[in-house]
Amino acid sequence: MENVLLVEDDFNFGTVLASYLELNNYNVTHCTSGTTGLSAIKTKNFDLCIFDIMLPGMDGFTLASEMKQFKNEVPFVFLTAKTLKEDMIKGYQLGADDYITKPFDTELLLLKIKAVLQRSKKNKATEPDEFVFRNFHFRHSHRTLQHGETHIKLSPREADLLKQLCLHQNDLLNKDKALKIIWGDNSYFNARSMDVYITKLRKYLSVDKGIEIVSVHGSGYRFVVS
Amino acid sequence: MENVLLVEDDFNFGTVLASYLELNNYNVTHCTSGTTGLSAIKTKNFDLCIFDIMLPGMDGFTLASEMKQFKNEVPFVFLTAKTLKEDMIKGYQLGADDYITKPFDTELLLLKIKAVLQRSKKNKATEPDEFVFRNFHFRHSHRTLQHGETHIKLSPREADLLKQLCLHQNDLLNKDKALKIIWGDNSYFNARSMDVYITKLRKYLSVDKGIEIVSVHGSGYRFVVS
DNA sequence: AACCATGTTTAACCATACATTAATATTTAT
DNA sequence: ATAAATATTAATGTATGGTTAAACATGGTT
Repeated sequence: MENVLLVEDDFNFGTVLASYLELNNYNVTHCTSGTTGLSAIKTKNFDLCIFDIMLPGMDGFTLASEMKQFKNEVPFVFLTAKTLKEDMIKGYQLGADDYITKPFDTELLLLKIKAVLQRSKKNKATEPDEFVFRNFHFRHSHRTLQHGETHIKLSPREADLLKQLCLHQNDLLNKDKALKIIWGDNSYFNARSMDVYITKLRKYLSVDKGIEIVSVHGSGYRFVVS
Repeated sequence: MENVLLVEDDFNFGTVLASYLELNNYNVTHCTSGTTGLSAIKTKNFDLCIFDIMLPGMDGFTLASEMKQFKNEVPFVFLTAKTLKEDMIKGYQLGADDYITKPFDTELLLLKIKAVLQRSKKNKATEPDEFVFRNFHFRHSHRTLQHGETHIKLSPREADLLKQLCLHQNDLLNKDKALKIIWGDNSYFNARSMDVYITKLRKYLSVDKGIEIVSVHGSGYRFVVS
């Protein structure tokens, strides 16, 4: 069942719409403010987000662009009473998959949702869980890093960071992006935390001279496997 | 440039729309019947199809479902005067990414097209990131400059400046323009700073006599690669 | 409740990278 | 010949990263 996030401040309308979507086999999380919506996005993986635009705390546009910082691939649509062309343009420019104006036809809404989900499924490359590089064998879900006979157990953070590095093997892992994906935001202390974990990973990987976590000053790290 | 197929039987409207899309950097193939549209699909790879519904030979719905038989992944939208809800439903059920009714706003059409293309493809970066000249291999995002076995790490400013030079290879890099792009403004001190970075780059590149950063007094630099 | 194991964050200290500015030398245009 | 523009090298201050250890949090066990 698909997870749908609905951020709509009109409580009554929101619950009605949510239960209508539930009836049609979607798993709906309903938030009534931009800020709660954003934290929901940070804690759960949604297949689609539906944003109202006028919201308390953080408006829908801001919410969408915030989300894109760390969940770039999640499709989203705006569902709003704002019918101004400028707003629609802004919405699409933010990368929205649709911009639906109230009042709307519920049946059509369902179809549009389905269309967006179908499209995103078509080109969703599921992230790998296992990575093999040189003599190492890393399983993210098991949080194990195997090297020859030695089995290392990784902590959640270690595993998440190593996964991000692996996903960008020999390419740049942007520090900001990684922080947003793993920690949720790129605050100073989280950045320092990341430094600590880089050190830990470097220690684990140091047995093999053909592997290096090279720092790219000011932008991130490069996981170099020769 | 993205390839777009437009199947629209109204010749005048179709050509106007096609040239409008061309103007906006799409490569448009215009067909005026369902059957010619289908054979176009068979011979060329399109990134997006725009189908009218009422067409001679084969209507847009049939065309879409025919296409899906062998090009399931190509996104398509309907662009039609048929505003009946039943038609919209049928369109979406066929897997359309959007259903746009005439008359429509051209600016919005462009945005919708962009949204669909973005979703279906990973948007390609416009500016190149890698440059190869003579024996050098420069990657801007990695900030690495490789020459044979020697790997040089560049600072952000060095990398930005070298990129600008590469983008204007054997041509003039306007000093003012580069300053504005890299430093944000062309103040006196930034210009001095740029001098310093030119010196640094010259040092890196000095191993190869076939490369030169020639200053063009009063206007900028020429990155000469022989 | 006190204890321990594990994981994460914060703190402290140090090293390095970076951009800018300054000081000085050289080239170019007129 | 002179002023302006450009080159080169060095000095400075700041931002960022690396490492280690201590503090804090969490959850399980006795």
